[in-house]
Amino acid sequence: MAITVTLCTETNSRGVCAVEPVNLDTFKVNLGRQIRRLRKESGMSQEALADHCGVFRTYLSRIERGSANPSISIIALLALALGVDVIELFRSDA
Amino acid sequence: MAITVTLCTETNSRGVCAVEPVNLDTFKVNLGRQIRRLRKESGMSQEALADHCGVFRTYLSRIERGSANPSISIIALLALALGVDVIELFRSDA
DNA sequence: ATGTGACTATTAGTCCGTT
DNA sequence: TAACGGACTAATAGTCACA
Repeated sequence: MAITVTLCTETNSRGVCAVEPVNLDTFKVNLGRQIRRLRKESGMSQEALADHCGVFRTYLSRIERGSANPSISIIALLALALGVDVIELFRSDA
Repeated sequence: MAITVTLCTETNSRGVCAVEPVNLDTFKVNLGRQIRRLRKESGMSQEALADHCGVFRTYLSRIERGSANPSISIIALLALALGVDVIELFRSDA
């Protein structure tokens, strides 16, 4: 993945400064990109894949565009439906 | 990861039979195990790592034992704090 | 130094549309 | 076929006291 790291300037409710990726969005966008690529490779529509996973088409749409923050169980379901290892979804195409 | 796959027998709210890992729990337990291993390798306590990530110690405790289902943003934060690639967290130790 | 239950706030995830 | 929105419900994120 090679996520670029910066120490954030914001503190949480406990006054603790958390390590935070500047590009968490990039991270999510990349994840979505991988999912979309694998889906297309297997010739499925969003609806077909969504049905296979038991998630909603509209939600899958958001995941693929990186505008959702899915839990790991959803990620596991997607990997299963795509027939790939979870790790594949987190690879960067760079 | 090599998750064992079975087609589930349960249907979701739409009456669609979703592909589901029987051992989603195993998946989560393994993830937690990796996190714990990497944390110990870097000599941090749960509290230290939790503070680094900006999450709660009690929540990290649950993640490490596989009794939480964290979102990918939490996973990204943990990987960053541990100084490893996200992919490392999803490796199986088998 | 960690596990656990209980609890609230916030977000994930569903479901209906329209473009 | 997919993006996008609004409104809703289920689940997770996050807090705390105590073992």
